Amino acid sequence: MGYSIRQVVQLTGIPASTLRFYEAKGLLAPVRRNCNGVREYTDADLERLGSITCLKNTRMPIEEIRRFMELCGQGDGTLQKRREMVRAQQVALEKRIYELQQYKEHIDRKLRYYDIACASGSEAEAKRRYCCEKPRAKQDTVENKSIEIV
Amino acid sequence: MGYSIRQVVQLTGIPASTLRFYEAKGLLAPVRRNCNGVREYTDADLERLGSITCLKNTRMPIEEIRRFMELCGQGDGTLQKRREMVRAQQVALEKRIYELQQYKEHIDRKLRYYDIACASGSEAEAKRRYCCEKPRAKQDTVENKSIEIV
DNA sequence: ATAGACCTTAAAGTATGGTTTAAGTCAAGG
DNA sequence: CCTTGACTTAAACCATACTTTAAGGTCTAT
Repeated sequence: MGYSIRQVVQLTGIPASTLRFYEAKGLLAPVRRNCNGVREYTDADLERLGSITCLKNTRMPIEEIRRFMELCGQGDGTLQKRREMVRAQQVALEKRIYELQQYKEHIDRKLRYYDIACASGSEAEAKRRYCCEKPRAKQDTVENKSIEIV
Repeated sequence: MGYSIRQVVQLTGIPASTLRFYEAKGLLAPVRRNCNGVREYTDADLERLGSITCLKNTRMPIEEIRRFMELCGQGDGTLQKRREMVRAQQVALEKRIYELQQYKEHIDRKLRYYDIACASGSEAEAKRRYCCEKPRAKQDTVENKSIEIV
């Protein structure tokens, strides 16, 4: 009998308005309807929603997700193209994870700085102590004029 | 003498329109001007732009970045609050990196599936082979009716 | 048979994060 | 002197990804 939109909301956490929006935009192929025009989602629809969530959360724009799903509906002739899209997404995601790990180091350093500042009650004190730890950039002068964490 | 907006664009890769936008929104404190009203950025401004970029790219909304930068301008009385904000951002970032790693596994699986499909020239064939590799969800039936990768 | 819950649609509205435009100021070079 | 190029502002505009609204259909219980 399929899943009602209510059930899909509960199973996926995606709001009903968004489910309709995805279908209208072609991310999800037209969902089967009962005799009253009410949607009945299948297991395959749920799987596709899982893929949409994955691609969306890894920053694929919805227009590109739409193109991918369109290719999925066109049979084996589009396998190569689909493989390329997935590969590109994998590369982009690896790059993004690496980037975030770099930003994490920045945040970690900021937190250590604030730990020192809070412990000593003074940012000026933290800056004095912090210059022993911070990795130095080329333009840092002898006078430490650019030591500034914010 | 400070850096012209042109130089800051070159140094940071941030467009001039965005630099002005950040300043207008209070992410960056009012930049010093020369006698003609032209902006002259300091090294401290560049450091703050680095922090803004970091926070922005780790998904802090600009309104929250603004509040953080505001606290930064209010002296040692706000150290505790600032530490908390940085700590919250660290936690959110760790969670995000973990999430992306999960999504990466999804994408990696998808790619292996398409590798098999492309090699055999048929998605049906890939589905047959793939069910040996895919981690099974609870609702998967004996008939594999929900094996669907997209 | 009437209320209330739950579904439908198309269209308008919203939030975020900028970018573009129009109109003007200023300094330097020909 | 006048053009060129780089800067300034405020305000309008844009893209993305939804969300909300308004108007209406259908099922169920009282």
